[in-house]
Amino acid sequence: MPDFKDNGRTYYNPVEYAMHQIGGTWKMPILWRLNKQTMRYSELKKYLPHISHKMLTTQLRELEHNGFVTRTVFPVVPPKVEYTLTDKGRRAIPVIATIRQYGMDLMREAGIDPDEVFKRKT
Amino acid sequence: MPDFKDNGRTYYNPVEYAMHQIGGTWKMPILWRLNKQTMRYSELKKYLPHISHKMLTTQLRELEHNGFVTRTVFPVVPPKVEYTLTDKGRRAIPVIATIRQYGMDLMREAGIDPDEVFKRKT
DNA sequence: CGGAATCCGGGCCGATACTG
DNA sequence: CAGTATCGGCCCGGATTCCG
Repeated sequence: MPDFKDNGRTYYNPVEYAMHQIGGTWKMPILWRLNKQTMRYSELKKYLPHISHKMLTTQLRELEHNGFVTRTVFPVVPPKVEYTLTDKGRRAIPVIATIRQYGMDLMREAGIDPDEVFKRKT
Repeated sequence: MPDFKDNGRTYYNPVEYAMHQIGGTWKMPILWRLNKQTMRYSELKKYLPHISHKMLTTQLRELEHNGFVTRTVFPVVPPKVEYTLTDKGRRAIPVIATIRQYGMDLMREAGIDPDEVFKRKT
């Protein structure tokens, strides 16, 4: 496939284009979690304990910029901000589900039982 | 999901685990191309013009190490090395096809026609 | 032809501190 | 509570060189 441009950046195939929008370590876990329910910043942070404050903010900005989530600010003190999946964000969910399922298949091949890991509390 | 380890590395969810093996800029394009046919190093390089010599080598090493491709060396001069998808590699193809399809959907949403891009020669 | 080693620049990303 | 700014380490990845 020849290359094409979007937003000033050059891409060489559709996989690269998709991965640039929902790839990286954090975007899919964030979208996956927001699909379960709308959440405010601190809730999201609680469910993703290993992401840093800066990274969560940055990733949410990019997801918002690319139209995957909406950001709702409530004018109260202390601040309250909620993040919700858009239609575009919801369309990414089946793809993430596929990758997730594949990841669990790979775990089994490697001798790791996903069900067992899910059951653990720590 | 709690965390789990594989090969000394810690992962926090199946998506991260899958992406560590077939993610990055180049692994999926390489697997996708090898699924069409077994190819030697220089052929692969020709089809992925933008990857550097070093990157193609390292990515192939990692794919081999993780069991996605086999490396066959022919004892001739000049050297000839062929890369072939393993069964595990072939199992990744449907996942890549899904992401690829999704990438093309995103392109259309962004006003880019994939068919048009495919048709172009330069 | 295919690969390894080296050098090195840029950007990703974490830690910390400060703001409203 | 949520976000911004700054600093700095580390590693990804390109360019180059050398090898069988």
